[in-house]
Amino acid sequence: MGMETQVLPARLPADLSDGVFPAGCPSRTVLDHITSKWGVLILLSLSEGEQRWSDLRRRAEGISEKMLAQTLKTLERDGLVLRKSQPVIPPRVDYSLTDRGYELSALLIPLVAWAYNNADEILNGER
Amino acid sequence: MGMETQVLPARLPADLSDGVFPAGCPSRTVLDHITSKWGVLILLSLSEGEQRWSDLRRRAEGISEKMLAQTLKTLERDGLVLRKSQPVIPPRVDYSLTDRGYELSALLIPLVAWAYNNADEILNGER
DNA sequence: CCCATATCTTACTAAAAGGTGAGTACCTTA
DNA sequence: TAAGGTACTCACCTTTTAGTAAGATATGGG
Repeated sequence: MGMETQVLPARLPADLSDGVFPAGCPSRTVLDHITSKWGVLILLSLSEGEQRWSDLRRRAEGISEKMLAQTLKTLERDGLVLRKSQPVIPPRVDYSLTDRGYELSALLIPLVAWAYNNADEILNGER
Repeated sequence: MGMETQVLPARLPADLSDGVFPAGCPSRTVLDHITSKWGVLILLSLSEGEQRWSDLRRRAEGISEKMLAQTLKTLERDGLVLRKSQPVIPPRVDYSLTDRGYELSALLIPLVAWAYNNADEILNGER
């Protein structure tokens, strides 16, 4: 898992393509969670495999502990991230993606890769 | 354009897969632009073809004029959206995606479709 | 003369997001 | 004895983001 390639639709589902999203639509909430600044970074980081709190802190460079905790909680509640804590001292907690989280990260990766590849041109105003 | 399917990588580019993004990385800025709440909706709406200001206002339900203006400006500066204004009264301005914008929307569409399809399960806490 | 139209801009305010620093618990190492 | 590691939470404050409401514009129609 994480190794395959995917074939993806280039159009929106039919029921979205007219008025686009209604304002109170649940998918807007979900979209906000999964496209949040730190959410994306955590999901991407975890797409490389299980990681501990301190790993994530380091890899999502610049994140504060508060935001890390908050983001992980949201992702866990959404069933995208799995939290396994061992009752040892010092504490040990491992975070990983659920199946649903992997599904999502597979869609996020091309997006992020594209942003990475196009960032300089975009910000320098090059056509 | 907009009709093809694409084959996408399931892993991050090699130079991203270690420390994930450095904090000041330009791709973070770009990512913030393209994953912004209203940015996504505008890009999706325009993926269906050229539209006027008032169309976009209606289709991105809930957006204020202020945010519409601001979002369009950012997307235009980033070379994702093209603005064609005709000097008539009342004014007429058509917005459309650039080639780069289409490239991006092709990546956004599967993500949004996924969010749409999974929203209820996610928010109801169903596995 | 005044209103409607379409595309914005601006000033003010409210809400959301995020940073900082402290505190907790307990064991290990120096 | 003291410091350090690990994974947090909490309270407080600042910064950023977004909403609201008003105004600018220029013209044709009643």
